[in-house]
Amino acid sequence: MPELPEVEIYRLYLESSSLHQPIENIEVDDPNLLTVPFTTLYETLVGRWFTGTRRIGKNLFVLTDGPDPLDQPVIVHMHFGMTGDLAYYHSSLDRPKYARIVFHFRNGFNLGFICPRKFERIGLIDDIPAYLKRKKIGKDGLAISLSELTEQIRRKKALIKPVLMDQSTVAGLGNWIVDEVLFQARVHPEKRTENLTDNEIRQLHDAIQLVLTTAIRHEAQYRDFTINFLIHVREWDDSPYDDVEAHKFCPRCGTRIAKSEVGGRTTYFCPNDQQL
DNA sequence: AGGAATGTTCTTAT
DNA sequence: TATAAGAACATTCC
Repeated sequence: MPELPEVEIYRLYLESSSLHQPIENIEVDDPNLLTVPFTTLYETLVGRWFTGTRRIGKNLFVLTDGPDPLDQPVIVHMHFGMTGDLAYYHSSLDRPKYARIVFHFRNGFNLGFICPRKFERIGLIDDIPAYLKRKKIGKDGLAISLSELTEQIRRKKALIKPVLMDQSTVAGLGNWIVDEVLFQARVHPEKRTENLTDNEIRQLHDAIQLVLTTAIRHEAQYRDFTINFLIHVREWDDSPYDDVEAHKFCPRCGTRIAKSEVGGRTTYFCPNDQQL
């Protein structure tokens, strides 16, 4: 899933492949994937080129420049939903499946925005801070301080799992990362925020940093995480341990990992290490 | 009333 | 075919 670590990898990929090449054409299979009209996207971007990137949480912003000076900045916003990806390729023979939006560059290469499930979006904005405010997107998971996280959690009265999934609390955590963070911090996913101690919030903050930096270090290749991560009990695509009984138990205490639903999302946790 | 919490829906490959 | 997901939107709560 494209949560913060994956989007960071995509950002670096775009930076190293797609900058400073004028856009000659843009192909869009389904206009519903755009948050602006196709003609606006096309007329605004053709002739311009990408100059750099920014990432806040799961959001990727691509800065652009162009031949004619414009009054306002033109920034491409990308959100990868649950299955989004990027692919830079040359020959149309190499065009990946589900590359439903394609930027064709003057040098003959293409950047494909891959969206198998159509939960992904591309749009145009001119001001990143204004966009973040409008969408209520909080501090990035890698940048948030302990006091900022504490302040955010203290102002909410709900179960900790949905609170951490909420992008206004901290930006970039999705379903599996929140489970992993709660597991590493030994906090039950259904613990109410009112009942969290300052120390537990500190553990959550530490765990967020640990999980995010680990995932980025391994370029979001889950199989490379050490065995003390909960990720290995999940049934993600291509998991080498999928359905292997030996990996359905807590790597710390050996208790069978529980599977439930919290906040409408599938949740895994250790009933022994994470108690209410 | 109204902001916050909680629930539903969209979408489609596997 | 039942399932999974992020976020927008809808509804309920206090």
